[in-house]
Amino acid sequence: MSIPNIFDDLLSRKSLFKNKEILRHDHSPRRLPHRDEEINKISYNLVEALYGHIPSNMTLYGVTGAGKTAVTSYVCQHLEEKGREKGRNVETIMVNCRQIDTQYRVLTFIGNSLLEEHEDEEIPFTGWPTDRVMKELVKRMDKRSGVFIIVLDEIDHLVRKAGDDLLYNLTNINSMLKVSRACVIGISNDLKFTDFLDPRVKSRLGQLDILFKPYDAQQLQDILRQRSDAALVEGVLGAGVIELCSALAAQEHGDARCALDLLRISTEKAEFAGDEIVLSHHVRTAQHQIESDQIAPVISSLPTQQKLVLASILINEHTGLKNIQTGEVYEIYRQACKHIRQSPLTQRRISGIIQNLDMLGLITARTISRGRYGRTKEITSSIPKNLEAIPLMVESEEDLKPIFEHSYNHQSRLA
DNA sequence: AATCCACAGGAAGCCCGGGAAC
DNA sequence: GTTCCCGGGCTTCCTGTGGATT
Repeated sequence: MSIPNIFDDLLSRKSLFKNKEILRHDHSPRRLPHRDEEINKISYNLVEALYGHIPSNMTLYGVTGAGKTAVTSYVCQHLEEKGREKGRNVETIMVNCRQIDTQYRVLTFIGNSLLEEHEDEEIPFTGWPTDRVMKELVKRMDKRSGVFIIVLDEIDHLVRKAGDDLLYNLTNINSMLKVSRACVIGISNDLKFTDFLDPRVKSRLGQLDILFKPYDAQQLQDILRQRSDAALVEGVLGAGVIELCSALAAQEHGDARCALDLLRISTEKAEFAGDEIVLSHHVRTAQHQIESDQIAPVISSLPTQQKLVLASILINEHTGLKNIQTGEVYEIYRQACKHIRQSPLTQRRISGIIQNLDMLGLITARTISRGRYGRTKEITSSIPKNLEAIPLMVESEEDLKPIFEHSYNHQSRLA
């Protein structure tokens, strides 16, 4: 008698998905509901590229999951297609400035995506002076001759971190190009990021602003329906599941990405449990999982010092303190360092780390003034309670273990 | 109205590791 | 090898500040 293969059972189960890819938020569908106006505005401007003219630079604003990236890549795809048809070389280069987040790296990325094999050498990730990378970039663009659409996604992130030199250079690139043309599209989650910009850059980049309004619950439902029709087996969605996913995502400032993830993971949950219909309790479980799945890797990949600071905040909260001040965090942090025989960093640095943890969404830090008692930050952890943050940190960094043993056994000393 | 707290957060510069060019 | 460049993490030094208290 043969032993059954462990996959037999899984394979014989009926899947609830027809095509799971369609429910991923990075999948680009053939139609984008409720974004006609934005698509029209962008394509009206970009059509210039097909005549060989320079389209205006654009900035697209809107909250995460409002469809900015999806719309842009959708329009650009169509544009490139039409370009090929008409024998005009139109190329789009999309850069995610959250991953590629310095001037040098963005320029290198663009340069290397224009690489002609066996002809050009790859620009190294470090070593060259920036202006040389810039010159090389211009050279390659001219060699390929055409109109280049440079899309800088999450540009606010880059500007906040690295300043506006890159934008200055890129929005000025047409004066260096001889035969080619280029246009810059900035995508920002932050409405006010242009405040940080040099006025010249501001006026050149902001020739055309487009605001993406968040989707409302009704629109999210349409999106989910459209996608689930193609992605899921008919009839597997229980009553009210789409409505629930949309409502939850609409609470999260109308994030379509969030709605799609929610629906996909709910279905996975149902499938895993062997249920044939997705019900609202699957959605609830999925919601919890999404929360911790997003946060857990962020915590465990934190550098040691940042873990220490986060740990200090958590220890403080564990002892019942809320709205901790920077100074208090620093004090606990110093004790923790002493305990594991590390030399502590300065308070200035910790202030920066707190800022960073806030940006990562692990804590919320609001600057408040307590009058006579100074100006400081009120810090609260925003890690969901069901997520065990401390084991996560210890797991990825054994050295930290003593701190928690120490503090959890001797709370009174720290309080 | 002046003071003053407890920091925020900018600027400059150091040191390091990575690499290129000469 | 030496000298250049980039970027990250960090320190030092600094100026700025909202509002309770004097």
